[in-house]
Amino acid sequence: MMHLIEKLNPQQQQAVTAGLGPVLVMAGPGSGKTRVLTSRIAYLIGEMGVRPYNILAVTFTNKAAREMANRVTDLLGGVAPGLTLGTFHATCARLLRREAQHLPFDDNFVIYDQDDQLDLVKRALADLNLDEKRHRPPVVHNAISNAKNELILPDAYPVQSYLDEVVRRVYKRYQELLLSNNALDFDDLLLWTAYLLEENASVREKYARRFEHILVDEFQDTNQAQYRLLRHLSSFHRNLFVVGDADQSIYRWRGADYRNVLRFQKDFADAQVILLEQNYRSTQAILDVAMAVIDQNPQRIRKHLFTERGAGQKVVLFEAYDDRKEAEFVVDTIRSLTARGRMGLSDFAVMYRTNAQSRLLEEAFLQAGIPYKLVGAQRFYGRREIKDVIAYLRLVHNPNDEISLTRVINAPTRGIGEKTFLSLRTLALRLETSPGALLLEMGRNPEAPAADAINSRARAALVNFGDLLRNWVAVKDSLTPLAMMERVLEDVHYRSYIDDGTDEGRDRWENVLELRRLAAEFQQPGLDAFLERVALVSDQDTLEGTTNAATLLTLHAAKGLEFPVVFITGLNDGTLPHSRSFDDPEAMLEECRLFYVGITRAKDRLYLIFSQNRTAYGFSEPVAPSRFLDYIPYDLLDEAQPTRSRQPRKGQGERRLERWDAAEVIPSRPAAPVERRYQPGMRVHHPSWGEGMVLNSKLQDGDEIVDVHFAGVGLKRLVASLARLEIKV
DNA sequence: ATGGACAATGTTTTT
DNA sequence: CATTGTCCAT
Repeated sequence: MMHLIEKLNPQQQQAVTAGLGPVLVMAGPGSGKTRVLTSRIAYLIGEMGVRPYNILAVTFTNKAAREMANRVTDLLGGVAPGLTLGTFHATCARLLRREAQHLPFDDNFVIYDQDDQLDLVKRALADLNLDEKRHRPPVVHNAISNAKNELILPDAYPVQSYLDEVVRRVYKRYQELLLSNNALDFDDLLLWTAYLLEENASVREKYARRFEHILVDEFQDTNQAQYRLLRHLSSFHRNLFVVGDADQSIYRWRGADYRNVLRFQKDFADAQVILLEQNYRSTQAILDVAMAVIDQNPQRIRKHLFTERGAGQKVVLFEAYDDRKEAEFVVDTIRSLTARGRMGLSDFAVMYRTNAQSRLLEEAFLQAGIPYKLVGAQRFYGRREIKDVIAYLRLVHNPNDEISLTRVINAPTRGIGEKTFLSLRTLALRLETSPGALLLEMGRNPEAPAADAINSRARAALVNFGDLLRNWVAVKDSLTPLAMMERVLEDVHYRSYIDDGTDEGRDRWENVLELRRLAAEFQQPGLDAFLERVALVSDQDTLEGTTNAATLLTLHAAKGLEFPVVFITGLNDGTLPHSRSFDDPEAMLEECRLFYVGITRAKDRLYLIFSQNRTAYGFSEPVAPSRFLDYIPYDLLDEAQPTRSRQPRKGQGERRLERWDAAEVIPSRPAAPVERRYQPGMRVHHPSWGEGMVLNSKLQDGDEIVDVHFAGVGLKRLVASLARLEIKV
């Protein structure tokens, strides 16, 4: 144990052996933060005599939780019984099931994923007679989710415009629907936990006393709900140990608020603050580029990253003719680097901003015959057949779950179409029960009261399915998840439904078998554990270790990983930074941090790739290099030549490095204004925000920055050359 | 009730 | 361009 601590650098040691009280560890990339966290847990247990039962450690992903658990086990030379180590969401789900008697739902609640949540928003809109066209479900859902992340309940939802008013009503209805389905969405897991700890002093005290030590990974990614519940949980002992890096905060859009770091310092003014700056991952050449990029981010706590790994190879910059040539360059480079036999395919990662960009890369890899694995994207749990099977099991587990019922009631088709289902729902509403419960009742007793409100043919179909469901529910507690799943699949002839003999059908059945293998891991009867696992596992978590293949993944998915060789593709304005961030300065900073995260994944070699043209809407168009490339001093970069065929270049493209002042070379970027076009008081029109009034404007960096107030939207800061603003007369 | 043809619509990141 | 939804014919 002690020799393990001696291997740590002084800052790491200080963090691991920090005494009681709040601790904030600001950990640069590759600075060994997981090591610090796990060593601290081992230290608390092994040296300080803390019982594992009294320790809580939370992460954001299952993968991180798993890795931490393994490393703690290694450090201690055995498992730590009773240690609570898991994701925020899983930990909250467990707590809520245990304390469900204090809450307005049952302990067998189901957890709705993104798709289910969207379905539910649609239903709420329909219930309120609101038009989906006018109020886009994803937009409304996003507003609801943001409110939940900030712990705002429907009645407290601030209304400043008609749209807010709509959201407030939908939000309210949405929550009612969740409760009547005995379901929670992802946000609810955090919201209800925070609410419970806030409102119920005895529950709060119970857990606050229990958790003598709380450790948090990726603290910069916490949202308000998470921060609040951490505060409640640590209210008794105040031993809150958080590790994070504001420079790697890339989930603002999901409610993450890196200002929690500032809040922490304010709320725990006595906190010890420890900076981890030594990097054990990358060469200095890579770190220098990383720092050049991130230093453009204002108002940050400056960290000086250094390594003892030596200078290493210069970072390579490559300008491709178009996105197809980008992919070609990646494939060629991998081929030549592996040809010497010193590197394996699993050493390579190719990163991009948007999932759509993976397509061309995949094609290039396929054509070159290089194996690759794609992280995320074609979500396993998002596949129709997987969702179907899970919906069946969820329905058995909780017949009130209407979203799942809707999904499977006619898949495979069994003569229950939209109209029949509607009559079932109507009747259920009249009888003040749920459609699922009514269905069960009809299965039990075909002559059920009032059932004759439905015509005989439809009724027969419903009775049939109800009977099936009734039989499943009767055995659900005595069968293992695997047995239950097999029973359902067989009863509904699911295989013949999806496996139509085509290749695609075979694939679908293969996926079901894959799910079956997962179910086989659960030995105990009962569906809770299995369903919770499939609800809270993300596709990122399915990324396996050391197969002999290159990895293709988004920059977001890359966080927390490392690779000897990294390619970052699509370094063009509009892609990275993404065009949807242009008019929001905060979002632009986040794009920059995303780039930084990508850079710092590389251990030995880094390739930065941009192109002159990019395919959008099916047409190839000229694009500007990413403005983030301007942040990097030339002498930190090497310019690569095409590895195989020379590509057509247009005139001056060759010497771009000396003058890639985008505004000159790329015609698509409007010329910089020399004087102000917008004056305070002017009325303007924006394609998405409508009418607004100019409050202020100024010239900056050769562009005009305009502050506009839009009715119902609020104040927006826009870059004149990018925002499609029209001046109204 | 189901499947096909056509049209519109819209492109970020995901626990 | 490619996916998603809508309408229509069976």
